[in-house]
Parts: sequence; structure tokens; C-alpha cells
Amino acid sequence: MKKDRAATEEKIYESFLSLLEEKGPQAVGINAIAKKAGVSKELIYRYYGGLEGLLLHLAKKGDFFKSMLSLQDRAINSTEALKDFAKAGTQELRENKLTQEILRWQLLENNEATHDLFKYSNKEMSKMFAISDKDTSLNHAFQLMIGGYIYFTLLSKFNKKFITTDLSSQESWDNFDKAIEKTIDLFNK
Amino acid sequence: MKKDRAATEEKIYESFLSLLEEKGPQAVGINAIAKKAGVSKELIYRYYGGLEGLLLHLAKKGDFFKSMLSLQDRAINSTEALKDFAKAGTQELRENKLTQEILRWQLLENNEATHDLFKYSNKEMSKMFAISDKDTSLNHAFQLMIGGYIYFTLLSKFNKKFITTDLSSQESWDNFDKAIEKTIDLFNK
DNA sequence: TAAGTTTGTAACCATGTGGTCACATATTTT
DNA sequence: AAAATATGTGACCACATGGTTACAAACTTA
Repeated sequence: MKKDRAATEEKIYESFLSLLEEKGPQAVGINAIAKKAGVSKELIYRYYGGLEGLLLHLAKKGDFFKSMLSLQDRAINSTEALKDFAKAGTQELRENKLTQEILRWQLLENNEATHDLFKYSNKEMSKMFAISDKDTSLNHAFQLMIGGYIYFTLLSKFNKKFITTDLSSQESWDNFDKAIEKTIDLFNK
Repeated sequence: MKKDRAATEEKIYESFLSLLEEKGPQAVGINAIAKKAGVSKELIYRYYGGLEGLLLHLAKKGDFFKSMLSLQDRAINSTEALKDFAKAGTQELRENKLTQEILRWQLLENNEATHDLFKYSNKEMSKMFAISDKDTSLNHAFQLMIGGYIYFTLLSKFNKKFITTDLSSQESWDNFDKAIEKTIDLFNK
């Protein structure tokens, strides 16, 4: 039998990530990860220090926001830039399943194991939103709409509709984007 | 030993409700309910047909939106009425823990057992929002902000902050309310 | 080559889960 | 009073969970 610790660690981490991505936080457990990686669970404890260590590893690597953070570089100093930023952000959110599941996780629990992961995740979030830290009503309206976008994105995994809005149709999401744009415009008039 | 089926059924149902309210969907299980009710779990199967039956019972009774539905009666035909409606709705949402946990549940799963409960819950939601079924951008902006309100309400159970906003301070929620009001005004100008 | 160390596995443990069972004890019906 | 039925219990089942242990096989060092 071949032995390759680096490869084993990688298998474990990747199995953990894909499990989280595909089946959500509830499906993430020591047994499931070990089974998916095709490896003895003892190694998860030995190499990572259990699930808690795996979460910490993810927090440190910070994979989940990597594509979102690229948005952060642009300067948001005009109405148009804010609109672009919002549009890019919502699109990225809808495509990044891993980020979605971490956001979902934050709605379920916050214990010692998840604490660091969420802390890091929120820090990255804050960076992205550092632009609008003025205490204006646009700021709150904007946050509400971003929150709504997150909510509908998470909801769409299990529900096709919210009230009369079809969450499985691209048109609905375009309408949401348009509503955000228009709101930004109205507040800046 | 005394025997009183009606009282036992009530104990089971109430234990189920308070468990959901206090500890959320993950804590709702046959064993936990039976233990809390101080009764043999066999009776849950016999009287309700298991957890699935309990959910169905809740759906039929529809307790969770009862206080919200009282809002529904008012006619929403003016800007001011819509603002009142929004304000009352958000306040009610923040006070009604049971509704919160059902909304949280919808973000976690949607299987045969929960299907009817969610279906009913959404039907009630739709009734409340029947006012704004015109496909305007205000409608979408409004839905986004309601969704955001739901998101932040659920999030506040485990997280004190979203970005820079303190979710544990009443002031933040007042600001959210104001932002909604102002948005409604701007769209109606 | 021999000894020591790292990597890996499978069995095991205690605990918790949903679900069923046989049985005992009240309560009703005959 | 006797029989039938409704109500309730605790033990039991198979299975899954997180976590630990003892041991084997590979690789490294001496």
C-alpha cells in the first residue's frame, strides 16, 4: 500500500469542501468526510484535529470569498460604481455554492467549532462593504436588499417560489437587480 | 395511574411547539419531544402518526401566522397604509419566534414531512402580500427588503453583527424600518 | 540489516436516533 | 362481574454518530 500524507490531507480537505458545497452544513460530519475521502477517520483527528480543525483550516485559507474579494479592489465613489458593485456581488453570490453554504451555516448555529470560520467570513464581508459605512438611510436600504438577496438565494435551494416570485427563473433575479439599481438611483437624486 | 388521551395529545403538541420555538428545527425529534412531554414516544406515533403528522397538525392549525394575519385585513390602498403594513409586519416577525423557526426551517430542507407545512406557510405569506402583485420595481424592492428583514432576524439569533450593523440594538431595527419607509416614499414620488 | 517512526486501518466504545414490540393497567362495554 | 378496548410504559431493534484504541504495514533513520 502506498503512503502519502500530503495527498491524504488533500483528499480529506477536498471531501469536506465538496460535502459542504453539495449537501450543506448538516451533512458535514466526521464519518461522512472519512467515507467520502475513502480514508480512516482517525486521520482526520490526527492531521486536522477533527472537524473543528478542518473549519479552522478553511477559515485560514479563506477560499469561500476569493472570487468575491476581487470585486473589492474597485473604488466605489460614484453611483454607477456602487451599482456595478452590487450587480457583480449578487451574481457572484448566486454562483458561489460554498459561500452560500457558509452563510446558511450562520443561520443554524454558532459554537466553538464554527466561531473562527464565521468570524473570518464576516471580516471579509465587512471589507467588501467598507464603502458604505456612513449611517445613511441608503446604507440601511442597501443592506436590507443585500440581505434579501442572500435570503432568496439560500431559499431557492429548496423552494421554487417566494410569494408570487419564481426563484428558479432568471427573470426574477434580473428584476431584483433592477430594483436595487433603481433604489440606488432614487436615493441619489 | 390516570389516563387522559386529550391531555396527552395536548402535552405532546405543546412540547413539540416549544421545542421548535426554543431550540429550532434541528432539535425537533421524536425522542426529544417524548422526553419533554414526559410520555412514551409510542404515543406520538399512535396519536399523530409521528413527526410528519405533527407537522401536518401544525400546518392545519396554522398557529404560526395567526397574529400576522390580523394585519392582512387592512386595505393597503395608500402609501401610508403600505408603510403601516410594513412596520407592523416587521415588528410581528421579530416577536414571533415560532414563525421565525419555520422560516429558518425552509432554509434547511424540504422533504415529504415538511412539505405540507411549508406549503401552508407560504400560502399564508402570499395572502399577506397579495396587495403588491403588480410587477413593478417597487414590488421587487419591497420583497428584497422584507427578505432582508427576515434574513437579519434569523441571523440575529446567533450573530450580534452583520458587517457594521449591531443586530442586538433596537436602533438598528428602527433604522431598517426607516429605510423601508423612505424607499416606499421615493418610489411613489 | 535492524530499530524506530510515520502512516494507515479496522475494530471497538458510548451515546443518540427513529421505530416497533410485548406487555401492563385503566376505562368502557357487554 | 367478565370481556373487550383504549391508554400508557419500558425494553428492544438496527443503525448512525463522534471519538479512541490496538495493531499492521510502509517508510526512515541508524
